[in-house]
Amino acid sequence: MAEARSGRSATLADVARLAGVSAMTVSRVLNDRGNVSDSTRIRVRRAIDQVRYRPNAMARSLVLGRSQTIGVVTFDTAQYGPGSAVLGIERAARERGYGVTITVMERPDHDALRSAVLSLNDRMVDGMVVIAPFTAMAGALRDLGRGTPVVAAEAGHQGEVPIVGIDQGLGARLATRHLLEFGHRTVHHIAGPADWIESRLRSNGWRAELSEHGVTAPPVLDGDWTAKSGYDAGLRLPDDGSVTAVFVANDQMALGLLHALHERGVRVPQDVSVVGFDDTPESAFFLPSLTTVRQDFATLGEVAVELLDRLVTDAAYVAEDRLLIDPTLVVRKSAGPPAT
Amino acid sequence: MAEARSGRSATLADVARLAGVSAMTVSRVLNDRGNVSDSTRIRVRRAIDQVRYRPNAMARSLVLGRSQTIGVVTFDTAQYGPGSAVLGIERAARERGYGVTITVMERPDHDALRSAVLSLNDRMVDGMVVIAPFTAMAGALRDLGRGTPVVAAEAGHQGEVPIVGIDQGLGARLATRHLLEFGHRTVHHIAGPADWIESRLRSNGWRAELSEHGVTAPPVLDGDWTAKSGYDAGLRLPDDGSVTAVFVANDQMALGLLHALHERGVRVPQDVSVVGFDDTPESAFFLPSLTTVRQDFATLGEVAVELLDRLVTDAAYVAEDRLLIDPTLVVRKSAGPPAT
DNA sequence: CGGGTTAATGTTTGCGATAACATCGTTTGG
DNA sequence: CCAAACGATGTTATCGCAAACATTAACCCG
Repeated sequence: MAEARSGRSATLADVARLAGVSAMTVSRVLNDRGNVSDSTRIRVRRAIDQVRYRPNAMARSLVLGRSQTIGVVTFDTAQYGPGSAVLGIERAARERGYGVTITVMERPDHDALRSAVLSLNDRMVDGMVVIAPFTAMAGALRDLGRGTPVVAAEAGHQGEVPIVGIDQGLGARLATRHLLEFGHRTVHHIAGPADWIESRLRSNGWRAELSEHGVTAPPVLDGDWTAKSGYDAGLRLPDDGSVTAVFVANDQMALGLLHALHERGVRVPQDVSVVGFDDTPESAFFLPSLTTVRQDFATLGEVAVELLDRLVTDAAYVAEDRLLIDPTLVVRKSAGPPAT
Repeated sequence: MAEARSGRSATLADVARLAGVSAMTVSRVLNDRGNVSDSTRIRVRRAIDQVRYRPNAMARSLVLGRSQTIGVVTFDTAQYGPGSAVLGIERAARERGYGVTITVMERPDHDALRSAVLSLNDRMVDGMVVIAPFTAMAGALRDLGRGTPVVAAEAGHQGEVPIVGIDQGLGARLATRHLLEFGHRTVHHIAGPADWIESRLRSNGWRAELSEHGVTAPPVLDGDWTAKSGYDAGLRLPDDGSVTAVFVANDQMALGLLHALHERGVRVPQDVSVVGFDDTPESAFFLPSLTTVRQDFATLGEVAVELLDRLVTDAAYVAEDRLLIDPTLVVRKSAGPPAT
């Protein structure tokens, strides 16, 4: 109807023509650069509304060299953490006026990260948040970060790019300490996959806490984050009463463990105490409800984007190497004192 | 080093200069348009590698009017379904050479959808997948879809835009039938929030199946997808033995229900049978493991993107109104025959 | 009252790429 | 053997916007 050129949407020039001014003046009105008289400003505004003008983000990006878009690199997983983090990032980004383009790595290796980063760069993202918590990717970011600011979320390798994360070691210690304070002689541990940084950090925290209490860490049981692997570990647990407390590296594996223990007739928490990690929305309703470590992924996303925004805006800004958010222990019913 | 202009990355012109040809020729090499001699093609290729040239997606979009990007509109939730669907969409999109920009609606209303769609349009997305399963948004898409192809995923309103979804009604019927076949006289139902299309479809399927078996549907218990609401519903369930089978509209609420029943000393499946919906990765490890309806979100994403791609590529293509994927029943241990 | 400042607006140019057209030398066929 | 056709390349214009510079008119003050 009011559009100047049928079909395609209105451009600056269309608005300018309609308002009887130059395109530049319209641009000034749009971007609130001063030096536009009230009368023309109003006229231009009216023309903008009339043709339902919307600025073309691509054209703007091209000329400004900034796209008001940040890229998120993550990986393919049904895990609770990364998914929640992406939501947190998107929200924080949107609040700051950024769009979000995501790229999912098929495999967690150098090449996948490389191509993800390159493709985001082609799209002129202003910065990137990389969720890539794999030991295998050490060094991968250092080479790629050139030019575009990058923040690693959740975990990353010291010294490559700024890291925003939740203090995994602290979380593991909280969980372990909680169990020890109940009077358990030792705490067993079902770990995540060895090639995840977070697995290592959690295991290390667990080990450190034990050692501070003067107990040597028992052998670790290996898991892969899935409930199935927690279940399997549960079946492998010795049933000679030597295991009275288990710190499980995530809630899904904890669920599997609970299932296995139930099948074996082991009562939780009377016979064995269990503490998980993540505090997924479901864990309060496990049987029994799960004592676990809460990670606030929404805040994580917020902090990551805030930092990234600063890096984008202020080229001179030097970020801290590492920004850690404290997790908290959520006490429910799966952990208690050992049977005497 | 080899870059022509320090700092910024190389452009077509840089490559052209280095190879001693015009920019146009480089463009032809890049896009495999014929009419380039082998010798210059090789020379150009070498120059491209030498300066590590990467085409600027923005500039290309601007001139072509296509961005090789699709937009995904979803909403803020820790739900299993939408998250998995986004992953499926991203993967399918990437395989077809599209980038993915996501926008999360803060609230599920007209305005939020409108602004999400507009902002994606500003970024010149070639098409959009909208995951917006709310009854409140009826009609919202019809107005917005102008110009850019839109596909609704998971659920949507008949007649607005093509819908790709999983057959919720069928899923509900499978679950209900499974329970009836065990010999339960009736099947109770914990529903999702009333303003979700999927809630309604699942409830309708349940009701239809019951009615086909000549039983009148008992009153519905209301939930909101969360485990907590399933738990609450479980507490409200009459304990006079009149309830022997419950079809719960998703797995999280089913978990809450299991928890409540356990607390009340009601055995599953001996006293009460439970069937869920979704088949989240955890549900196999609930206590007891959950019989549920599996939705394949990866396939959903794939189908949605495939359709969208066709719509983008072929303007004349007229899509089917509705493309439904069949869910399947996953039989585990939470449902069985009623006590006699 | 006139030169200089300032405010309001216009013009030109370029971001990086491709379409459309132009050019030139080389085949090819009658 | 020459005109038409073709293959390989270059030139120009354009996508939509904003920075940089240019222009005009109004205003200020000594």
